[in-house]
Amino acid sequence: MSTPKRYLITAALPYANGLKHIGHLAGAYLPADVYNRFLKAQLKEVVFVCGSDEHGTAIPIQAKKEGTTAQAIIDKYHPIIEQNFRTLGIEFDIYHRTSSELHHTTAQEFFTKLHTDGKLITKTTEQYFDEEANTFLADRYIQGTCPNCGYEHAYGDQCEKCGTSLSPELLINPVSTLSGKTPIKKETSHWYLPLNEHEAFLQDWILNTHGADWRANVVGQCKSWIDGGLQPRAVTRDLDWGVQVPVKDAVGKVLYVWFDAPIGYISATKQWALNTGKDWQPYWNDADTQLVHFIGKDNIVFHAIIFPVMLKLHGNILPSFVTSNEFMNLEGDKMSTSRNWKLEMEDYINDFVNKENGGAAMADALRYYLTAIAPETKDSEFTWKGFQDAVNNELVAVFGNYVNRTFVLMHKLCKGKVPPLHTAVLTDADEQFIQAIAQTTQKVTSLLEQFKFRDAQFEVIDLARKGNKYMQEKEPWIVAKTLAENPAAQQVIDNCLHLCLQSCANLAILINPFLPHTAKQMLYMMKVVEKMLEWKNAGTIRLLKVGYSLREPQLLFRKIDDEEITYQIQKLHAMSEAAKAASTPPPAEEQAPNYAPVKPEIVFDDFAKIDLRVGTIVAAEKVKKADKLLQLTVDMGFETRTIVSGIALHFTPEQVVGQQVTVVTNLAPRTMRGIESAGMILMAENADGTLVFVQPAQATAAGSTVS
RNA sequence: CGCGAGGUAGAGCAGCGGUAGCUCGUCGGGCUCAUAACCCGAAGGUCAUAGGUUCGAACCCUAUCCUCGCAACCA
Repeated sequence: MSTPKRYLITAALPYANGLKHIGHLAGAYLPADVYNRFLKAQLKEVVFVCGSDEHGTAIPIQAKKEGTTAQAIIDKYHPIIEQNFRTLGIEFDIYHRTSSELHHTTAQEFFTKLHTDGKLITKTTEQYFDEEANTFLADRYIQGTCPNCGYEHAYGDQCEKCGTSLSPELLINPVSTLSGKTPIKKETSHWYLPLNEHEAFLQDWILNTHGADWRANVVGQCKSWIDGGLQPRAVTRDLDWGVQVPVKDAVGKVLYVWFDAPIGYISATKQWALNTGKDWQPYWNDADTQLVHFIGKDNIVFHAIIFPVMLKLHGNILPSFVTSNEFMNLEGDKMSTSRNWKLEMEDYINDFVNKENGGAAMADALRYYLTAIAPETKDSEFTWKGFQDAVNNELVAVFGNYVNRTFVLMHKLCKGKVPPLHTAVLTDADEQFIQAIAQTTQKVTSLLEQFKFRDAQFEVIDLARKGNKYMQEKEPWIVAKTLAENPAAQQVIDNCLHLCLQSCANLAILINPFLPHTAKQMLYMMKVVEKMLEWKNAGTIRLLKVGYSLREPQLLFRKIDDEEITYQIQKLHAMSEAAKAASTPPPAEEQAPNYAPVKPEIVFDDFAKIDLRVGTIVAAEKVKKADKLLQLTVDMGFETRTIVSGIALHFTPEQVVGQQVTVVTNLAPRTMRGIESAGMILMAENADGTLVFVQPAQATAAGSTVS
């Protein structure tokens, strides 16, 4: 492909009904930001747009539940989300919002053009209507009995019990979840986008044109959809929240959120143009523009199938790349808003960036880890231990330390100035290191052009690794000891530090798209201006002037302590617990306490068979791939044994260590999740399901019998 | 059910027809300029399972199992 004249980068519009978590960040916004910075460093003409998606049924429903207005909800989240992005260094050229006047008119114009060109079809159907709430009901807001399994609280789109896909008409005794009343059927007509008419185009465009240069997950997903046959898709709905359908009789109808949201990229571009005095038109109409979408895998169909059809019908350019990541899990489980199993950007910012020992360096630390584990080809997993390891052993130990020792040595052995390069005494090691700098630049450039962010970032760190190795082999601190009898050795020292310093300057350029704050701090240390970060400067060793005096080094990153990650893991579990408690309302007060029936009578000998003893938990860890299990190491006095206990939802490992417990010592061993459990811990269970240890009232020797 | 993506050393991943590789962790040694950092070396894998194609398969084909997505919230 020839070099495009300009680039337009989009990152999926975040839905403004709540805070966004690091999965969102890693999936779309961070890679988009890296790509944007990479292109900007090459002085390309590029615009990076994003904004809040503020329509759809979920927001007004949420407003109703919270006793507020839809407007209040989006006004609350829009600025926070934008600020979170900014704090983490996501540098949008514009962060727009779909509730803006400009967006409404843009989306309406878009619809009108398709409508008047006869590209849309209309259909009349009967839909459920809630008379009390005076609204048509989305599938999700209708409950009824599942025709398949008889479950009484199946939703209009799916039965959660048996998993069957449903449509509202199939439900027996449908009930509106808004009013609790039985909805009536009411006729309504809507506009549809006849995707089926564009199958041939999509087939050719995706499979033939982009079959090779798009990621497998995107192509595969699209192929699946196309092969399955495309259906006309409704582009309007009956709702009072959203972009009004610009047709005379279309009262109470708005554009369906999936139709209006991607148009948000266009309106954002227009707003950017207004703000900067530029022209937005070429970005959407000129074939010399490269349009790149960054999204998560749930969004593939909208960006690779539906939106391209819309753009084609409207006469716009098509995306050159639709780059989708898979999902990022967190500590062994999917991230979930409803279960509160997530790390929000806001939380990370409060706990790390806004702390005294944090700052933008901690924003870069998160960026580093998220890129290092980016789910580019398959789902990946964020763990706090992994975060700590990556920061401490790679960022701090390899990159930060290399820069630091280079500067310290330069101050000690070269009087704080960039030493000259004595070409007459260059060694093979010197030459190889010079080459490595050039090669790394090429590799990083090529990988970024292919959207391989993880590999690209690795190459940058790897150059620091090579630098460490180079320095170790040259050992200028040893050479310095021979200066008294051999003053010419200073040339060897000069060459080493000259190259190390030049490599640091290169590192600043190459790390800049990934860790922009770090790059700036390095500029400060080198006393050079931001212009040095231009990508074309990378790969050479002529970045720092000989004789130029540089500042004292500052540490680029700090280490993450064990306590910090322990705290985060505990917090994660606590938040999740709180969400669980909130979603399962405690049994109603008026209900009689529900005591378990008393079991049949036994004789003393039956009881005597059970060997109960006091043990002390000396170690505990969560069993992988099991929500409820903790693997406990229990000191029984006469021996230490492993017991797997289903208490992980109630206690963190840290909470149980040191606890004395009552153990059924002679229970037959049982293997759970591959771990043999030798015994059982006695727990008392409250009516609300919370668990309490059955333990001696005073500390008792481990191994004491209980009878 | 179906379709898509994935299942490779303790962890995270690369390789996608020709002697199993990288980072981290572990173990051993070296160095000391550096944020108890750095360098060197070692151990560790029947490449999900079972068949097949091939001179040769982690890689291609077939079947099966598991995870995630399409399909609440949701990148």
